[in-house]
Amino acid sequence: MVGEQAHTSDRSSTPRSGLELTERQRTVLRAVVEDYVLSAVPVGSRVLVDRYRLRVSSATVRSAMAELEALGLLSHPHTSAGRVPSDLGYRVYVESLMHEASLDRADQLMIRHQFSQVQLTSNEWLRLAASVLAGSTRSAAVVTPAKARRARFGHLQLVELGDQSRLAVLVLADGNVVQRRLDHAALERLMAGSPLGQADLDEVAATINAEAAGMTATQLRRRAPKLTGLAAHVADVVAGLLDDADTVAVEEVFTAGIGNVLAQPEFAEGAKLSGILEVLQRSDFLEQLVPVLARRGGVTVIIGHENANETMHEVSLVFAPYGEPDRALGLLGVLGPTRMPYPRAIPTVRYLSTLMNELLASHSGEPHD
Amino acid sequence: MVGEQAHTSDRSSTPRSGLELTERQRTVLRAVVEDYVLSAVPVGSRVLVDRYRLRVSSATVRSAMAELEALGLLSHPHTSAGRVPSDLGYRVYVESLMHEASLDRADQLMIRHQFSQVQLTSNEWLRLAASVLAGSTRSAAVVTPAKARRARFGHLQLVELGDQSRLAVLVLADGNVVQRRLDHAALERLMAGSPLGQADLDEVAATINAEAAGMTATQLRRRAPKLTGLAAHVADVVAGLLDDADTVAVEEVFTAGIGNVLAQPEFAEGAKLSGILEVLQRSDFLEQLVPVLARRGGVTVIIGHENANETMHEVSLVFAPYGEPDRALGLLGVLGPTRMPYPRAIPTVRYLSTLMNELLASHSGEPHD
DNA sequence: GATTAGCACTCTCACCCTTAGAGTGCTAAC
DNA sequence: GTTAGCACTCTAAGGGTGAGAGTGCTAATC
Repeated sequence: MVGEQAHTSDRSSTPRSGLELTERQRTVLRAVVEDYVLSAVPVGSRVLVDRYRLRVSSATVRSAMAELEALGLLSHPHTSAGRVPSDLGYRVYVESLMHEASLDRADQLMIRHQFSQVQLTSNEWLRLAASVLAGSTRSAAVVTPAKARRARFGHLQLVELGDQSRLAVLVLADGNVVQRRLDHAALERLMAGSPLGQADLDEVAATINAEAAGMTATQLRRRAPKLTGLAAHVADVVAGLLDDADTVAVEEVFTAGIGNVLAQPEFAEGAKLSGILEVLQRSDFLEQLVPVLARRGGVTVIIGHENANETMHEVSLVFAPYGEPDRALGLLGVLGPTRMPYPRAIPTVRYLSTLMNELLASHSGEPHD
Repeated sequence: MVGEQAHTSDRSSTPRSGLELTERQRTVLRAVVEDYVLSAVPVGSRVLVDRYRLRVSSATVRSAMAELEALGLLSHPHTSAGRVPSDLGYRVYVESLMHEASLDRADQLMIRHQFSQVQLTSNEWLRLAASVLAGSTRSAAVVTPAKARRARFGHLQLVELGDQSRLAVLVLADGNVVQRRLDHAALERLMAGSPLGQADLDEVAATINAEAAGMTATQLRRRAPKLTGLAAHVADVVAGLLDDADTVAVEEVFTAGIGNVLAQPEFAEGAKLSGILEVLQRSDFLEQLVPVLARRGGVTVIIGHENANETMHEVSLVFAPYGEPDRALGLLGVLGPTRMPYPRAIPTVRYLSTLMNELLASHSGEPHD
């Protein structure tokens, strides 16, 4: 029973080679993890024997615990407290001890039902996904939109809004929509006084649509100078839009269930979480995660100190990518204390990522409904 | 010096009529509030005399404090602690004691600079506004997008994406963009087998654009049956989009700086905030606030128990609407402990609401840049 | 040889007590 | 009306204690 690749961590901290546990050690470690996840209280040998009907005495369990501690899988808050799993202990648990079932049929249906309930736009999918994840795992959920690693031109529309205001609406090849207002002064200059109507705008849009299909920002920039004045200007604006689309904007990260995590005893002192929220919201943290997850595929679990970012050393992430590497790629998962219900979180994240895949596929054209 | 209307609360809790404070009481109340806001520690008579150079003895201050307590403006955590302002005390402070300046010229410029920095889309404005508010007031900020109370048709575009997938992209009259995928099966049926190309889509879009300009969902629904099969179907979809746009979706609330609030001693036990976050994110709390704020105009301060929602009894809100009542209306403001730096928060919120007004105006056509 | 009972040991937690200090309210004097 | 003085109250912090949980070790047992 080798650890599933899909669960190995960010860092190369697969359990040290040759880490072979006896059956008893495995049983004890599993019991410690599961009890601690439920109770949040360090678990002692006596409790373990009683609660899990181990057919041995507490002394035996104690010696097994001592061995596990020597291996670095358990730790000791202080002499007379029970044992607590270490990050490595959780890691071993996740990779080879956990009974991982796929998500309950009933849960699956419930989730699917919520998604089919309403005619949702893609952003609402994301929000719903975050909310479902958070609710189902009682952790904080994070969902980023599925975006192409390199945004590609799909279809451009220029719209006259007010007298002086024109909007460029760009549908990307991956189906996302971005928009930007055109600079009035620049247009004036290019038109050299003659009025600019919707018909003119349509013509420019048609020109660019014909030229730019499927292009990236760079490609479009190279092409732009070959167009006439007005079209060239607009092409440049559009290239800027493609650029923007290439950076995962913070605004587009959907979170839910932060309250769930706040309610955990680990974060009773609210200040602890505040730094974590900062990292999650402000930095390029998630963006850096995308390629890692994409390469790995499937569900990735990052436990406590395995996380490269020090602020995240007290939390675990269970994340998966969704979408297709070469088209549109997004990210979803949950964040909670290392004392996380992995056997629940992992299948849920996995199921949601496949579900989002389906939605994405049906959204972008495969005959699938 | 009568309380500014703009600051009166949600409930009709203007300070009880005939509440006339002596000059000394006013001085003491002001000092207590300002000291407590800074220190978060109940403030005693001695400290007050020293720190604020009152030219009287602590005994005098004590008697003034006792009077203020009898009036319900101060309270007493316990016998030998100092005084703490009550919600009503803050209310009086905000309405008639506070030295409210408009925002520093320097701060104004700094904020304005951030907005002019980049070519932003409207959603990025919102995110930026939230982030600026949060940073400037060290509280949590909330910004909702400016939306018409009744969404109106602006311009429709139908785009062919994949073989089987068509997207309806609707620019609303207020400049927002919404989108929805067209149901493939329904189109098939309507076309009765003949293929449907981009040209056909453009034609349908043109028809609807000609018919539907400026319409609400209801008006469009009334018109739809008069159109031909395909156009009627699309018009119906578009009406649905307008409906959707009428409900402030949760996804569209931008928050920032939750960490700031978590760091406040009031919320040292993180669990307290979790309920508040729930309310803010999940319910129609903000939506109910919109008409209230719109009617009032300007900055509205809601302090602790003045809030109708019980969960919010330990926090204060400083909010303002932005946009125009009949066109697009949004909401922005900050949330913090009742011990909030009102003299900072109020001008900041006010300034940001006027700034967003400007941006909105320039966005939708007035020659303003 | 693995398992277990027994036991001494350690450490935390809850409790109580005590004390210092902050702050009050009252009263009498100014 | 203001102030000094003082008795009083209450909290917060420190220290001591005992109960209890849990350990690790050792010697006996299966």
